[in-house]
Amino acid sequence: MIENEPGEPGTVSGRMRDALRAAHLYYMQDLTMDAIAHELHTSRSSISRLLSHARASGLVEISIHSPLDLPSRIEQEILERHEVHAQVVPVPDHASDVDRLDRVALSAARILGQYVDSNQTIGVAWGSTMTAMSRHLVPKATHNTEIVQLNGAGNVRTTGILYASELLRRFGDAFGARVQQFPVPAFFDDPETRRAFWRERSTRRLLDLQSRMDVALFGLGSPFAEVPSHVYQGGYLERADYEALSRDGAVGDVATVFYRADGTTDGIALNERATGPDFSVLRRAPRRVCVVSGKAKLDSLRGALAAGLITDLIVDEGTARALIESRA
Amino acid sequence: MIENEPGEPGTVSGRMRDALRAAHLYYMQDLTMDAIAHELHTSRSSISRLLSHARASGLVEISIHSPLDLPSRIEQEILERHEVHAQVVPVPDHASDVDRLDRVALSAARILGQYVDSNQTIGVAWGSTMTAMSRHLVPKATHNTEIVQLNGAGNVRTTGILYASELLRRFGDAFGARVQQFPVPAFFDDPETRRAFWRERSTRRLLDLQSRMDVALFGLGSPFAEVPSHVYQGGYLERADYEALSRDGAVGDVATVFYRADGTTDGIALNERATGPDFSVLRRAPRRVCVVSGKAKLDSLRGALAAGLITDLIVDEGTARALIESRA
DNA sequence: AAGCCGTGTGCACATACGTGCAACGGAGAC
DNA sequence: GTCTCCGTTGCACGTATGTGCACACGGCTT
Repeated sequence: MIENEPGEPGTVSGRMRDALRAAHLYYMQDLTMDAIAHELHTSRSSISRLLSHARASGLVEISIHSPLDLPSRIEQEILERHEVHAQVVPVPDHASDVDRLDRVALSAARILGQYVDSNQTIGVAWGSTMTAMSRHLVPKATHNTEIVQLNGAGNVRTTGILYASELLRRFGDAFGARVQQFPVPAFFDDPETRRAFWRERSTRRLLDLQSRMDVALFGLGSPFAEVPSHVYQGGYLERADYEALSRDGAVGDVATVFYRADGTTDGIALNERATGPDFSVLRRAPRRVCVVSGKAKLDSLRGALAAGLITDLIVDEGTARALIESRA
Repeated sequence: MIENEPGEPGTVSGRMRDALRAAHLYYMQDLTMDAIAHELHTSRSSISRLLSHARASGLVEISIHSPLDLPSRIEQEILERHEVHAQVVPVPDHASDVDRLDRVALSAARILGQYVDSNQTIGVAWGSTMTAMSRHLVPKATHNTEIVQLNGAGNVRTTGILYASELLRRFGDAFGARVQQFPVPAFFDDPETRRAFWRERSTRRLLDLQSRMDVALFGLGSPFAEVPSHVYQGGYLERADYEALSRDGAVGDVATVFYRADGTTDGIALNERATGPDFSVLRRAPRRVCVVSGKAKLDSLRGALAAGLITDLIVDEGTARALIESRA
């Protein structure tokens, strides 16, 4: 019943045209789906699906404007204390850590569109937070945008490429962007291998891209928290590595690069084998968006703030509150 | 259950804070109202109402992004032919004129926010279209914005001030703007009275404001259409006036100022007694938004386009289609 | 031609949502 | 104090919306 002639210029996928019209009628004119179904000569359920599609594909955008005078006391305080623009995601205190992560990731995915634009290079780290986000991204049309992987994803058991490529592909799809993968393990076994690899021209091209990022997007690792992050579960690190990290005083990592509570990284041995960008490189990105959830990552978050890695923070309410209460 | 301390700085009306949180949970995290009710310790119905409030008060903004490549063939065509940015409101062909007006006005009210900003002077005409719009405006916080009435509203029977002030007040409330009324009849009886009045300092202040408008907002009058517009019903004009208009070849008016099909106004006697701004003044506004619905206003619309009065047009689909088909 | 996806549809049912109504409670008026 | 008035609440009900399912259609293989 719909004429779809993808080849013809000017004409467009009838489905999208219908979605557009349905969205207008529903969101601008407040018609019921029944009424819209009647106007478009189809069933109500099709309209329901059409509207879902319109929302999921970014055709309909729902944004929330905090009446500028009350950007939540917490966000205000974080801005003043850390010079970081926070977006606090409301989550009930009794929520489980899994819930927390999901809800923060969902919100973050919907907020992300604000940071992404045409002609940008976007660095994306790899981990459970990014994976959760990738499932909820709202598409936004951009031109000439590039997604670049910040750190390797392979481990002893798998190359991680499938996983990582799936994740990157979702980001790329959402923004119509090219994707630059980084097919290396999360950590090299031998620092020398890494150095050698870094000299390869194909690697240098990617590192060069990283150094020119406009936006960096990452979660935080927290090696010694009760619920260790994704990176520590699947055979990425050995017991000896943990002990070394502990000795070196590491409290967290961003894209496999570890830091201490005061934000320093010098002398942390494992970093010699890490694949993520050095912080001095990371900090070149004018916008550095960090997504965190769960109090277990609090120390990690404090360290990342101390290291000046973050310009924009998306965090769950409980953690945000704990952050500012800790040394008020 | 809500602590509301309007005086204390930093703290804000608990209701709005709750609305904000509910909106986040509903629109960003896709929780059900039930779940939100539980989190906020209230009933589901209160959440329903809270969310309605959040939408109606502009806290939640829903916008529709046409994937820039298909701005509807009709809008494209209008842009090319008349150099006017059109927003076509979809309305089924069988809808009554009243329906049409309502639906266009509703859409227009929601679109209007795009044109309004801080530190602007906004001229608003008076008529059935503007009245319908005024009932659906979505608030948007602005500073130092001014609403100025473009034409008088009084007639033989009433001063029209109540009506007009109600309308202007709604616009003012929606944008937190000051309101400048224009307490004169729609048409003077004697051109001389008008000229005298125009010399008054209080009047000149208002005219001066009009001449510095950033945005003008108006509907179109269509004196000889089957369904005459508001202005022609309530004793604003006499039979003799209509005959004169007919002789002078008028096809429509903007804010009580009449024009011919070719856009000219010279020699239309009634304009000597009109209270709306001369077109040369009107055209000084960089943005001139016209809201039209119904094919009855087609001639009127063509004239206004010919006169170059419009930069942005919000129009129902049928009328838009008729416009471009007429001389394709 | 027959068979076999994959996509998209309408139906029917379960949920989720909006709203009239009666009851409650706090802020003046007296 | 006590009364009234106005705004807000939760309940109950009817309506609107989301989704599993079975089925129909077109394209592609065998």
